[in-house]
Amino acid sequence: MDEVRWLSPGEQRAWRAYLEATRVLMQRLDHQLQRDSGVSLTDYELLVTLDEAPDQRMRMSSLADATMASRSGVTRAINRLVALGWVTRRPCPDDRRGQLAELTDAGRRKLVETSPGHVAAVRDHLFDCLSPRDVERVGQVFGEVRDHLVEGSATSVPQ
Amino acid sequence: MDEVRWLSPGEQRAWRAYLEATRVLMQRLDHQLQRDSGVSLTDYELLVTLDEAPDQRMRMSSLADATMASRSGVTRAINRLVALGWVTRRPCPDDRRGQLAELTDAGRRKLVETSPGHVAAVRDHLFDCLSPRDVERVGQVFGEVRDHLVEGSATSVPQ
DNA sequence: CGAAGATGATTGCGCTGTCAACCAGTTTCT
DNA sequence: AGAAACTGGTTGACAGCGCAATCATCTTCG
Repeated sequence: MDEVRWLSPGEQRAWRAYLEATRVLMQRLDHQLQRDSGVSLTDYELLVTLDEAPDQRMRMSSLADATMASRSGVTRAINRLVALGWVTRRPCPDDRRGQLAELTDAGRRKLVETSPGHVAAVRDHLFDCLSPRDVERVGQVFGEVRDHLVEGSATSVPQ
Repeated sequence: MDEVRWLSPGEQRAWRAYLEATRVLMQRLDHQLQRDSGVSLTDYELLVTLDEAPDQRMRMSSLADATMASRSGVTRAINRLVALGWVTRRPCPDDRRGQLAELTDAGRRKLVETSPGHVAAVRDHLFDCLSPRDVERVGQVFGEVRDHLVEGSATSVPQ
């Protein structure tokens, strides 16, 4: 029954700014991708994640973890990408339940063709407002926030 | 035909951390609200926005602007809130096309009852990772980002 | 004034994402 | 070995959201 620690005016401002900026930013990035390359932001993130994986392939669940999405969401998104020809599925050799999603050549090409515009947009909308020190600090802070969050929900009951 | 200025490793880290932290954070806040009060994050934001408006009422379109949502989204969300009894609609006196959404007493009560948990969650998940200087800077930076974004899309053609 | 164009709001539609239920395969434990 | 518990992944049902089209009202301007 402790007192509520309301947000200070400064915290309020920061919180609002963060919320609003983030919402518009995501919208904008998604639109840029859709318009210029016919790819959604989530599609793009999946492609990038696959591209960075060894052999450009990954288990569905790892993909879900990496993109902070639900498994079913990943299933459907990968289905779309398969239909578009950017990704193929293959069975997982060591676990017959598993599925590997693998980037195709077409997928790689698509990524190569899509990235410059996306990166430019990210710079334009976000990093141009950040000093190098800010970048450092943002990485630091949100890294902590992320870790704090995912760890807090780890399904590990200590002991 | 300029060279692509790819993200530096530091920028990459920052960008990923921001993306991932944000995604999980929003999810977490939404769940907390749903679980403890049966309200979604967007619902909550609408209620807060209304609560802060003069007479606790606002035009639909202003509400859309304030929450960075689409008009149709606001229409539907307000419909939900009306059905729940937290909000009422009334015609706008000076423009017969307009609609005012107004917070009801029940809505105010709901907000009072919901806020402490939400604020605690925001603190817990976000502000506890930020020093006062960080808060200041985050407010600053994302404020800029937001302004830069919305201004960039302003439907004002100069001259 | 009255037609043409803008603006506020809603609705139809489609897309995307989550949750819960489910099946298939794997691990654990006796 | 074989039942029980668990894990990986997919599917069905459903909610939320945005776009484009639409209707009603307001504004502008000939």
